[in-house]
Amino acid sequence: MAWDTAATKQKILDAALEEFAEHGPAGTTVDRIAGRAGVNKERIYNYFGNKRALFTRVLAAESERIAGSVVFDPAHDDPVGDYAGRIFDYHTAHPELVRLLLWEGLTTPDEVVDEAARAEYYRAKVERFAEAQANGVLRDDLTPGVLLFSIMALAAWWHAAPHIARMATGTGRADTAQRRAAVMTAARHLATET
Amino acid sequence: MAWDTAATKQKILDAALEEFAEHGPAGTTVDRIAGRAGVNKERIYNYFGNKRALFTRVLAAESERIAGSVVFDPAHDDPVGDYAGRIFDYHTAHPELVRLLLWEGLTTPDEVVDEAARAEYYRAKVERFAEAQANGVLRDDLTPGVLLFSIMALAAWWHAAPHIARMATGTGRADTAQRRAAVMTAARHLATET
DNA sequence: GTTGATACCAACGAATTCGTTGGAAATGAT
DNA sequence: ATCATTTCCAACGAATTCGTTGGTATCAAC
Repeated sequence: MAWDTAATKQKILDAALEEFAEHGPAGTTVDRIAGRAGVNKERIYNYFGNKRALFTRVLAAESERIAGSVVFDPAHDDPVGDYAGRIFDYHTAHPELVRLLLWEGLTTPDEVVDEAARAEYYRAKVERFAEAQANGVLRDDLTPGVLLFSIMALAAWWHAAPHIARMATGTGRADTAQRRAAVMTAARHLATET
Repeated sequence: MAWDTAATKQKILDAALEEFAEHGPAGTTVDRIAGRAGVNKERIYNYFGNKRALFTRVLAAESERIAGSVVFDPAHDDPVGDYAGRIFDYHTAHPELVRLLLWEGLTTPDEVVDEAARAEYYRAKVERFAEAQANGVLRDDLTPGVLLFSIMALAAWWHAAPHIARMATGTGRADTAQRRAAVMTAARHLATET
């Protein structure tokens, strides 16, 4: 069999994403990642250094993935509802990201992976909100940064605290469509008069 | 020195709360809890069984503490803003609870500590929201459960994802008063027409 | 086909951590 | 004062896990 180092690295990254999202940095074992990837543990240390560095790498990759994926469209009929709905969709399709972010916030909130690039990503989003406020599309009694943050809260909380969602709303089996509609409505109220 | 088992137990619980909130169930070591409490490790196993059981115990205690502490008051001028502000205050004063809840959601979302009692607590809250909706105090285009859940999201997200708050809003040092005001405004928009 | 370099793996050492155990110190009852 | 009971602790065994090492298989160049 021929070597395929790119594929080996990718298998490790895929396995690490699953394991880290599921068990967090402390709960994940390098042995399990290696086992899931079907690769020897030594490869992980050779390619990525150590466990924490691998976690960092995985989180950076996932952060980049969402960056270009969900974009605010001020020309939409219901710009904020649509935007919040699509954030919700992203998290529904890729539940790993929220979990990685929460692990990061719980373990190393003051030492954030690739903070400069991620802050810049948020800054760009905030800029678009500020424009929409200036154009009268959105309410302006919340600063654009707070508005963005609050919409992310509404869209992500369902995945961040699924057990609380279950207890508070009573829905045993999560009704995704219903939740998506609720997120849209809530976000719209937040940012517009309607 | 006389025995004081109640004090010993309490010292363990206090230390465990700090350690679990800080490092989570997997990241916490029983040795560190014992060290922080100034107590021998064996006492922990004797009094509380094992590490997971102690985590459960701590979380149950904190869940009970908030239950009677923050109550919705429909007679208030700005009932929802006031309520959200007070939830925010509670989390600001006791940041451990949000962290414990997140760790629970990340590690054992389907096996929740004392779920029946906690679900009942949420049900009572939802009931009050439903009444306020029936009386025209609150919008009724969101179900009362969703409304409660969304307000909790707005109030808790700042503490759940502090690093994202920092990146999105740019405030290096958290301005608590400003954030509290933002939570109030956002919650008010969510639930009322003003 | 020989050689040097690289990808890979089985097995290992060292450290950490859970949970236990055997016994010492303190207490209350007789 | 004695004795059974309870609280407490130092030390330990067993298991887990991180990260490494020595050696083997594969490749590319000549």
